[in-house]
Amino acid sequence: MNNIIELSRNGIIEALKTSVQKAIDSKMLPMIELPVFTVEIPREKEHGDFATNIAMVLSKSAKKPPRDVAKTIVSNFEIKDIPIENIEIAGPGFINFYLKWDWLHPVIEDIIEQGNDYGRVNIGKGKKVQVEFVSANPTGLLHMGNARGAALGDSIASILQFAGFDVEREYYINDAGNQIENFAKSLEVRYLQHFGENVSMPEDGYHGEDIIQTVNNFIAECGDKYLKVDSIERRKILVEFALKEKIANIEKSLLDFGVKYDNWFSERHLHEKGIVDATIEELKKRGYTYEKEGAVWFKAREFGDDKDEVLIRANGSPTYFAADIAYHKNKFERGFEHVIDIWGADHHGHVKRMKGAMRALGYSPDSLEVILMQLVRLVRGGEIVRMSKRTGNVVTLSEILEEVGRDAARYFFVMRSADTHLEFDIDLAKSQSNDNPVFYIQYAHARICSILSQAADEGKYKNLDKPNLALLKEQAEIDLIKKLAVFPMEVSLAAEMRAPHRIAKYAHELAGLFHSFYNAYRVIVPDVELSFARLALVRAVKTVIFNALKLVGVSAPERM
RNA sequence: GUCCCAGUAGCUCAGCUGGAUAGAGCAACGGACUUCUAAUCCGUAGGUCGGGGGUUCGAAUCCCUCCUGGGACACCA
Repeated sequence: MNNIIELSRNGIIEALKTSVQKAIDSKMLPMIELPVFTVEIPREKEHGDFATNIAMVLSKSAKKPPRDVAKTIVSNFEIKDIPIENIEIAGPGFINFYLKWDWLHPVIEDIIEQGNDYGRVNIGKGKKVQVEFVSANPTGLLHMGNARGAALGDSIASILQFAGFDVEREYYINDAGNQIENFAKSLEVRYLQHFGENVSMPEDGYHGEDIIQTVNNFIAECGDKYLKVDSIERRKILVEFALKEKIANIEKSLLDFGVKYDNWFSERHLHEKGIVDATIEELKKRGYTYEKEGAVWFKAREFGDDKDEVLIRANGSPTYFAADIAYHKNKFERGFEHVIDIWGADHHGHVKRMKGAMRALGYSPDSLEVILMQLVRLVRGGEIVRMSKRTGNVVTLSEILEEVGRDAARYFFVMRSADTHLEFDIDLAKSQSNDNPVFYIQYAHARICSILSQAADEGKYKNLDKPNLALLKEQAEIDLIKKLAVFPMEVSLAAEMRAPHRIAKYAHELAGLFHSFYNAYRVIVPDVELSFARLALVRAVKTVIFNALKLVGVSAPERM
């Protein structure tokens, strides 16, 4: 990475180590191991461009007060290739470094040069990672929880890609097992009801309106010709038709949401190819199963769970858990070095035994990472929108897209960290005002585009070669440049922490700094040199806003 | 009962792999458009970081305990 901040930071770290060594050599410090210390950009800019806690962490073993240690280190400190202007000892023993005021200015040219690649880092080193998300049952519509999962998963995948991982997005289709049987029964009931037969929906059937529509579509195609055939045959045909339609609908909703998968993986495939059976055999062979009451159990307790889990029911059919183990084993067999699952928090009980099963099969449980996300609360008119699956009263992804638009929806679903409940305020997401963070950010981008096109119209910058960035000396400009420079670090952090909300927040802050600058100074001014420098600055801001928004799946319009 | 998540400004939330005076947006209050987009900006006010103990140079952050809210504990998925 040739990022200015990283280079400078590493330079200071090395120089600090050398300084401590020199102090030890000249007996100013006792022989000691250098503990872990940090060199960070302080939150307060009054604390310099970099600050280190090295004196404080050395204090104990050096048997000297932190500020004395700091003095010793500073007196031995030497650095040549980084423009440090001042070093001071502050607070309880921090050493603060102040760099030349325009040390970050070159980042503007880096950004313009790298364009949409600016911010790309390589902490992933090409590691093969799979992100699996949404994977909702293909028996219904996508709801708010699925929507949050989609936004989070897609954004995490994008960020990991940008951070140098080799990422694949996957959707697991639960097209087998109990709930499909159940689905088939419900479809059959609706089918028969349509032709006037007096059958009623089972208590645990699918009561949603959407499957009536699906059955109507089926009837439009096939009419009543399955009225008289054997029930098993009828259900089979119905469920084939319905699954195809449902999955196509889900795929379309997700595409409308800006989410595109690399792979759709069928659970049925696992059963048909004997992968589930083979996996259970393998667990048996390894001694992690036993039989009890006619069922085959997995010894989850050996892996820290509080109870064991059934793999094959007494009736001979494998459980969802068994299929899921086979599925995850298959992921590793496909060559993924790291696997990320995004699940609703209501599945958290599943995590421990899934990891246990992976360990039982000889995989590292750390290679399977489960991100749990908390629930979504919809708020409209200051009231929580009550939803219930039983009555079919749910707000779907398509409906929310229709109502608030894709950009607002994408942004709102990732603006909070996954492990906090998300309050989704529909009125706010819809409002085209300054309260709405999405518009705030997009507006900054549009404003810049407007300035750039105006400058282009004037045409007097054509024969200028390189901007003189030293002309950018206002505090608002320096703050803006610093924010731009920090973007690659922000990407690294967001990737490591699987935290898209950090990028969302970053974009908002960057837009804020731009708006402040915009209101305080004009970009296009009579001084052509200064205009040219400011145009370079705002062009860089535009690029970074675009790149950041891209990572969270939000567009950056040129005009609004 | 066991486990997971949360509790930070009036509201919604950052900060949590320990750092300096705890932040942002909204709401409230007071200002700024003869200007490249006012969908903007500037300023003011707002806090026992759920309570209590501990660890240490230093705790919103780590440990213990208690309280509150949400969720999970099926031969469902």
